[in-house]
Amino acid sequence: MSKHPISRKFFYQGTLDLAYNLLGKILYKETAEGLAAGKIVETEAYLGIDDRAAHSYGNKRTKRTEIMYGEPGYVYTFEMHTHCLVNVVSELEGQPEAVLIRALEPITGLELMYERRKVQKEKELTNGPGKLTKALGIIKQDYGCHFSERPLYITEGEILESISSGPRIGIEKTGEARFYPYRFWETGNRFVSK
DNA sequence: CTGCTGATCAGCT
DNA sequence: GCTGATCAGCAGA
Repeated sequence: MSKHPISRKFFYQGTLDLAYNLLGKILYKETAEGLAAGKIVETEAYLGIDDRAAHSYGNKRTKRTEIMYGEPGYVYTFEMHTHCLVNVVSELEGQPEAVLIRALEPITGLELMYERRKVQKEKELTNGPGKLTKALGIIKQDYGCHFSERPLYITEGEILESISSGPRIGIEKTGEARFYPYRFWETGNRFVSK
């Protein structure tokens, strides 16, 4: 298990493959307060212009989705309901697809996470997309960074024994898209959001 | 400028 | 399981 960021080459694979292969990797965030990191245990794929649940559905190119059209591996953050969510841009330039990181298993900087989250239970630290960003100190200003460079980066992690898949969460109003099995998680991991 | 819509969370029942 | 918080981004005028 190396501690330096993963190669940029890693991100050049299909969105569904990337969502699957990100599981087990370690996500790091360096801030002035210290280092925090967790193993990725849950992801969701958003497949661009034909996926009604994606921000880029219908080829909607705006200031917010612009980053999704770029090279893979860039950080796409956005805010909703006062929470910040973090995505990994995937696919080649011109194809606006991304993978949402939904849950982590805390590994490094637990003390910092408890301080930021103000909760008692370890499970509550990172078992949701808005929770893990707060625990690691990921903010919308990380938009446009790259996951192979500090301060927000991914490293090799562990090989997982079993991975499950199923429908995505929180997109009930998007017609057929709500049924697509584009959510992946480590089978049985207690930090998975549902 | 105005109004609407969430890829969520916490707290209550 | 249900509801409200609370605001950026976008569409329409």
